[in-house]
Amino acid sequence: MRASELFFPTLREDPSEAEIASHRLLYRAGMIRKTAGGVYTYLPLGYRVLRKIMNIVREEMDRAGGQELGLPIIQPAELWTRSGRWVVYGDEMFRLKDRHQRDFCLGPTHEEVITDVVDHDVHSYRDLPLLLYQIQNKYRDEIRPRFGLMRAREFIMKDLYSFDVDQEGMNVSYDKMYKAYSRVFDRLGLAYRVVEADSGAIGGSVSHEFVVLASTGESVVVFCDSCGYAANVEKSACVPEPRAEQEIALTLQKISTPEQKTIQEVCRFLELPSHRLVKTLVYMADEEPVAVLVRGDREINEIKLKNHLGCNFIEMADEWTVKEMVGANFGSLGPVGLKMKLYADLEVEQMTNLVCGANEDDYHYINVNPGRDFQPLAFIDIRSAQGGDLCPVCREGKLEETRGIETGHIFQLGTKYSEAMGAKFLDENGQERPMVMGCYGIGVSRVMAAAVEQNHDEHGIIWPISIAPYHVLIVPVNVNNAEQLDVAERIYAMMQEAGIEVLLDDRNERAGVKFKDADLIGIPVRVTIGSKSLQAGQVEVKKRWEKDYELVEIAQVLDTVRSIISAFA
RNA sequence: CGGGGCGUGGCGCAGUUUGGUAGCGCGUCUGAUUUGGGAUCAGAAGGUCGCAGGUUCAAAUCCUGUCGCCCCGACCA
Repeated sequence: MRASELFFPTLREDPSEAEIASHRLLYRAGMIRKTAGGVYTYLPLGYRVLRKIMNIVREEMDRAGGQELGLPIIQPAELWTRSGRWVVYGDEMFRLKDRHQRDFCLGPTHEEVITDVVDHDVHSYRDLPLLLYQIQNKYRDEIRPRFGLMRAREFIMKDLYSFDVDQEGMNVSYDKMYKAYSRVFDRLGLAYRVVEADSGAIGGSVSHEFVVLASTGESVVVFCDSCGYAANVEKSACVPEPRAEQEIALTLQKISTPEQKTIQEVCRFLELPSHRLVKTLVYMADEEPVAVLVRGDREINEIKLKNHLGCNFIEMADEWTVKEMVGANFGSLGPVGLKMKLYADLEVEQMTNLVCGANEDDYHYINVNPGRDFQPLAFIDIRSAQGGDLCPVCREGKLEETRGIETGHIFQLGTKYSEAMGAKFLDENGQERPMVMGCYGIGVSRVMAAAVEQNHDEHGIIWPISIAPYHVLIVPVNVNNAEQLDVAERIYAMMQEAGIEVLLDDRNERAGVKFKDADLIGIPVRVTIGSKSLQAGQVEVKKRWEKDYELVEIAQVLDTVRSIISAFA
C-alpha cells in the first residue's frame, strides 16, 4: 500500500475529548473517528488491526473445535422474555419497534439467540458437545460510555457458547477455551494475567477473566508471588493475618472528636493509624437496612456483601436516611449500641481497642472490643483484597496488586439458559435433560484499545507485530530525489513479492512530517532511505520500540526485516 | 440519574463578564522557494457562532427551552 493513496487522516493535536492514551492515539493516528457518543467508525488502518485480532481469535477458536456462525443483531423481544432478561437488562438494552409495533432489541449479547437456535435443531446427546461462536457488533446503551473504544455502546465482540451433556463435559469445554484464550493472548503479544473472577449477573459458578495489564486499566487484580493464585479484587477471598500478641482490653471510652468525619481526619486527630479504626457503612439490602464493618484501611466489597446476604439488590443508604435511623451522620457511625442488622469483616474480630463512631455527631468511642461492646450477626469476608494481603490460597505469599483491562471473560453457565429457553436433549437412556452451557467472550475492539494502552510512548502507538496494521513502513526521506525514490520502490516491490505487509510513504512531505506520522501510527519496522547512508549503499532499519536504528546493505534489507518479523510472529 | 464543564470554519482555541456586523494557530487549495524530525513567503477558499424561541434599534454575547458532547459519581460481559 502507498501512503499517498491510503486514507489515514492523522491529527497534529489531541482531540479535546480524548482522555486516555488509546483514545487519543487511535484518534490522532487516523484509525478511528467518533460517529456518536460511544459509537465509532473504524478507518482503514484501524480496521486492519481489528481484522488481525479477529483472525487470531478465529484461528484459535477453530483450532479448539469452535464453529463460526452469524447471529442476528436485531433480536425479537420474545426470546428475551423467555429468559427473563427483557426486564432484567433494563435501560442498558437498545430497544426498538418495527412498523407493527413489535418489540426488538439490538443484541447486547447472544445467549438467548444461540440457545434458541440450538433448542430448535439439537435434540440428541449424539450432537453434543457443540462449540459455536460469532464475531460481531454488540450493543449496550452504557450509562456512561467513555475512554473511546474501551467502553463503547457499539463494540465488536467474539462470543463462543458451549453446549454439553453434563457438568463434566462442560468442564472439558471450559478447559479447552481456557487454553485457547491463553493462546490468543499469547499471540496478540500482550502482557496479561488470567484471574479468577466473579461471574456477576450472567450467572454460573466458575469464571476467569483475561486481563491485559495496563496502569490505566479499570480492573484491579491481585496475584500471589509464591503460589501463582490470581484473582480480581472483587473475587479474591480475604483471610485475616494470624493474630499478633493480644493487647489487654481497655475500658470503653467516649471522646469528643469535633468535626472529625473521615477516617483520615479521625486518624490525624487521634494520631492513630487507620487500621486501628473501624468503618461503619449502612446499606439498604432489598429495602432492609444493614450495617457492615470493615477495618479503616479496607474497602467494602459490595459483590461479596450481596452474595452473603443473598439479596437481589443493595445500595448505600443515603445520609439523610441514616440520620433518621441512627441519629448521626456518616462520619460518626459505629456498632456500639446500634439497633440494626450488623455484619463485620473477618478482620474486625481480631481487633482490640479499636476506634469507631459513637452514633452521635462529633463523638467517637475508643477501646472498643468486639464481643464485649458489640456483637455482629456474623464475621464474614466482605472486604476487597488489596496488595500486601496474605494469599488466601497458600497462606504464605503476599498478594501483589496491579491494574489491567478486562478483555476476555469465560463463564461456566450451567443450565440457567438452557432451562429457561428449553434447550434440552435426550440422553442415551431416553431421558430429557437440559444442556450444560458455557460462554466465552473476547472484546475485540477493546483488545485494540488495550493493546495501545499497554504499548505506546509519547510519540505514538507501538503495535505488537501480530496485530500491527502493516509490518514495515518504507520512508524515502525525499521523494524528489530520484535515487532515494527508486531504491524505496525497489525495496517496496521486493517486500511485496516476499509477502511482507508493507506500507510505502511515497508522499511528497518533509521528512519531519513522515517521521512524526510513522511514530504515531506505530508500524513496528521502519526502513528509511536517506541520502547519507544511501551513498554507502545502505538504508536504515529501525524498530519502533527501540531508539536507535541499524544500517543495512540494500541487498540485506529483506533478510533483516524478515528476521525481525519472524522473531515476534 | 445526581454534580461540574463545554458546543464559535476540518482540528485546537480566543471573543461572552461590559450586546455594536467574528478572530488566532494548525489543516486545506494555488504559486514560488525548500526537503533527515510537524518548512518559508505570497495569495485563496471555508463559519446560519449546536438548535428553537424571546428581550433589544442591534445578540456568539442577555433570558427561556431544547439537543449534543466531555469529566466526576452511582452502574457495568
